[in-house]
Formats: sequence, C-alpha cells, structure tokens
Amino acid sequence: MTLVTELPGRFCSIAAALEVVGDRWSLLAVREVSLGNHRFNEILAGTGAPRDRLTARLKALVAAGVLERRQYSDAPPRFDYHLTRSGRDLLPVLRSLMEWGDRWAVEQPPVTLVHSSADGEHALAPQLVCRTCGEPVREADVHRHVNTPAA
Amino acid sequence: MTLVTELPGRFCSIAAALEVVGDRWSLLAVREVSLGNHRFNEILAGTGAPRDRLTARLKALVAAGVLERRQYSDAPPRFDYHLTRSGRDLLPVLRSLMEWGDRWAVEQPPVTLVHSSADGEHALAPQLVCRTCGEPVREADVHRHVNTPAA
DNA sequence: CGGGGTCGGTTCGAGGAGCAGACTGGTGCC
DNA sequence: GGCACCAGTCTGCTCCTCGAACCGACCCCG
Repeated sequence: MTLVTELPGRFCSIAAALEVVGDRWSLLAVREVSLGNHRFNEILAGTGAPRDRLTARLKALVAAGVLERRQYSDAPPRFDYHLTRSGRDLLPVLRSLMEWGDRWAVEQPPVTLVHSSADGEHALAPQLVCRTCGEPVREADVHRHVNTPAA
Repeated sequence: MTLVTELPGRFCSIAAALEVVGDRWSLLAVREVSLGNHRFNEILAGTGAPRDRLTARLKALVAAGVLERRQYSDAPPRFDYHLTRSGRDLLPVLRSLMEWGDRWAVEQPPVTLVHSSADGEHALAPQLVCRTCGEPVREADVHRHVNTPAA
C-alpha cells in the first residue's frame, strides 16, 4: 500500500484511490474483467490499450490487490484475471462514472442498467440513501469531518 | 464533446467519462473546487500538481464544461474556478472513490462524512437504492442492456 | 519613487512514460 | 512440417510530465 503521506497535496483517500486506479487504463481493465473478460487478449480488445501498457497495469492492479491472477492452464502456462473483494468494491465507482458519462460525456447512453427486483425488470434508477436515518442523501446535508490522527 | 466512437476499445460512457476526468489531476482539481478552493494557487496547493499541468487541466475542464472560469478582479485581471452543474454531478464519483480509498487504499480514513438529517448528525452510511422499486441495489440484480443505435 | 510581495499563469530543458507494431516461446491442431 | 493461438516482451520513437525559473500586472510600504 502506498504511504499516502508521501503523496503531494492534500491528505485524502481520493488521492490514494487515484494512485491505484487513477491512470488511463486501470478502470477500463477492471470494467472488462467485471464484464466477464478474464483473459489478456479479451481485456486488450475491450480496452484498446497498448499491449505493454496493459501488461504493466494488470501487474500493478494485481500488486495492489484489485485483481487476482489465476493459472487456468498448465501446458502452456496460462493465466487469467479475476476481481478480488477490493476489485468488486470498485463497481460503484464504475457505476457512478458511467452515470456521469451518460449524462455529460456522450450523446446517447450506449448501455442501460436493468434492475431485476421483486417488482420485475425496470431501468435502474440509482439513488443514494443513508442507511442510518433512511433518508435520501442531499449534497447540502453532507459535511466533512477531518480526523486528526494522534501523530 | 469527444466523439466516443473514436475512442479505442469498447463503446462505453465510462471510457467517455475518463476521457474528460480520467487523468491524474482532473478529479483532484474538482475536489479542491468542491471544497471551496476556487483560486489557482489554492487548487495548486491542494492538489500538489505542477503549475503548467494544473493550467492545462483547468483549461480542459473548462472546455469540457465541468468548471467555469470567472473573473473576480478587473485590475489586475484575475480569475477563479467554480463547479458547473456537470461538475457538481461529479461529486458522487468523488464520494465513491473516497469510499473505496477509505477501505482499500489508506490505513485510516483521513476524513469522515457527516450526514445532517432530521434525526440529527451521524456518520454517513451511503447505500444505493433503486428509486423505481425502492429496494437496495445488489450487484447480482443489475444487468446490462446494450442500446444498439439505429446506425 | 523603489523594492518587495501576490497572483495567475507561461516557458524551459531533461527525463520518463506511452505508443504502435514487430517479435518470441510454448503449445495444439491438422 | 506448417500454421495459428496465447500472453506477453522488446524496440524505437514521440509526446507528455515534471520542477524550477521566469513574467507582467498590480498592490502595499516606506
């Protein structure tokens, strides 16, 4: 894990997160794996990254514990990539990015998310609520509290 | 707006979003502005970016409609930066990144979010629900539907 | 008036990262 | 033997990024 205190700028877990997944290809690689494309060439085609860049990013993501590299063939030795718990926890990040991109970066959403609930299938209409009080979260009601460490 | 069809890899609004805010400093700049640091030197100090990089990113973010550059002084001419609607819509992305970073990229969360609701103040415990059916969203219940454009 | 500081950048040279594409080595298939 | 597949590695080039110096317009202070 990167020592966050060594990062430039504000001490902040957003910066720490971006240190892991903040480059051009990492999140796209995670997206591909989450879509079921586990093999190198599949991820390569899905992201469009240069081969050596993808190699480097996958290596870094494995080192960071976001992906897991599994051997799926003995001869020749072949490996594929799977999400770890940490990698699955990135899905909300991908979803919020997709939501923003749908609204602000493309003309028409290329993919819509469908929610299968007891009510049947319908478009996913994501809304953030607070588990503690049950109310929808409004930006204005959220405040930051800085934890000054004992050090 | 970038023509997403020109991007390498899968046609996807995550990639389109990353084209706008997917570089090393953009999201940190948006974070700083959202924290009330509107001036160049404040953003510079908060992010730790090199000056010329910050200049370039701010210019790109203004061009992309994420930030707005306002003149706050005539003589000498001075400008500061504010979030547009699009920029404010990035706050959920920042929040999800922070949440992930808190759990997976730092040892101890440097900042906690506090939710002020009718129940009083408590730690924000964000949970995604579907506005349509009212149920909490589980990963397994979300599916992708690809919109094949008429073209 | 001169000197120093603030602000929001721009310019510079060096170095590293990113790129496309060719290449590799191990294997299976015919 | 000949070819294709897979998962990378290597190569040579470009371009981006960096820290630091510089800039011009303005302010305040004496």
